[in-house]
Amino acid sequence: MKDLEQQLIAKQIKPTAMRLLVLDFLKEQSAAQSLTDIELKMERTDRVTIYRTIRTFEENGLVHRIDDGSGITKFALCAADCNVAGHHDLHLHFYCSECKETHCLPKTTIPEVKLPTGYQLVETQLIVKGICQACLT
Amino acid sequence: MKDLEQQLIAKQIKPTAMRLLVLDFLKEQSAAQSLTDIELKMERTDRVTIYRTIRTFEENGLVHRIDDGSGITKFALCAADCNVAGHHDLHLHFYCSECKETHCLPKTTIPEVKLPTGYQLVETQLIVKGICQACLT
DNA sequence: ACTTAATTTGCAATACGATTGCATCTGCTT
DNA sequence: AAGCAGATGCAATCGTATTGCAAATTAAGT
Ligand SMILES: [Mn+2]
Ligand SMILES: [Mn+2]
Ligand SMILES: [Zn+2]
Ligand SMILES: [Zn+2]
Repeated sequence: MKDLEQQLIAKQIKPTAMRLLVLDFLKEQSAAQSLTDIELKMERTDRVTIYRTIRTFEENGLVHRIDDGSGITKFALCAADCNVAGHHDLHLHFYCSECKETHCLPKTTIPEVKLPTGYQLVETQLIVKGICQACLT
Repeated sequence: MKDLEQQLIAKQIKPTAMRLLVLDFLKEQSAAQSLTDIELKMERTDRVTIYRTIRTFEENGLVHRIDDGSGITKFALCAADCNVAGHHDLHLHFYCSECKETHCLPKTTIPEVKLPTGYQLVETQLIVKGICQACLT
C-alpha cells in the first residue's frame, strides 16, 4: 500500500483512503473507465466523490481524460512524466465498437498533420474505431 | 428555393417546411453547429423537431456528426457522395479553443495509422485543436 | 375538391451524465 | 485536546439528449 501512497505524493496529491482506493482500482484496469464504470465496479462509492477524486487526479497529471466519441468521458492513468504543469503523454486511443472498451495505445505514434495556412495547431487528438484484440478472436 | 428542395429529394428526404429552413440555415454556416446553436440562431424553433430533422439528415447522408471533444455534438453538411447507405466524407475537424468553433477541413488528408497487431481498424477520427484563422489575426 | 392514411411537428415529460452547495467528517498542526 | 483545512457524502441543479403522444401537415386516392 505504501506504493500507492508514494504514487499520489509524487504528484502532490494527499493520499486519502478514497484516493488510494480509486488509484488501486484504476491500476487494475486495462481499459479506460468512465465515472459510472468506477461507481459501479467499486464497492464504497459516491459518484460525486469519485468525480472530484478524478478531477484532482487529472489536475495533477495522474489520469487523463479521453473523449472516444461514445459520448461518455473516460479516464486512464497517465505516464509518469505528466504532472500538475501539464499532460505530456498524448497518444492514440482505440475504441472497440464491439465491446465498447477504450484502450490507450501509447506506443503508436500520432502522425504529423499539415493544416491549411492560417490554422495554428496546438494538439492533435486521434481516435481509432475498430475491433479490439479480444473481440476479434 | 427549388434548389434546396432538389437537394433534399436527392437524398430521399421529403422536403418539408422545417427541413428546408434547417438546410438553408446550415448552408449559410462556415462552422459546424450544435442543436442548441441551431435552436438559438434560427427563428422558428423547437428543439425536438430540430433534433429529429438533423437525425433524418444524418441518416440520409446529408449531414455528419462531429464530436470535437468539447462535449457538445455538432453537425455539418456532408459532401455530395454521402447517402443513406453511408458516410464517405471522413475528414479532419479543427476545433478552435479560442472561439470554440469547429471547422471541417476536407482537403487535409488523414494520415494512415499503423496499429499494433490484433487491432482491426475501421475508422480514423482526427480532431485537431488550436487557433483558427480568424482568431489568430 | 374531399376523404383518408401516413408522416411530421410541437409540447410535455423523462433520462442521464456532469456539476454545485452545503453540512459533516477526517486527519494533521499546534 | 482544540482548532483548522481539506475531503467526503448527500441533496439538488444543470444541460443535453431522447421518448411519448396528440395535433397538424402532407401525400395519395377517389
Ligand atoms: Mn490514454
Ligand atoms: Mn466535417
Ligand atoms: Zn472489443
Ligand atoms: Zn477561432
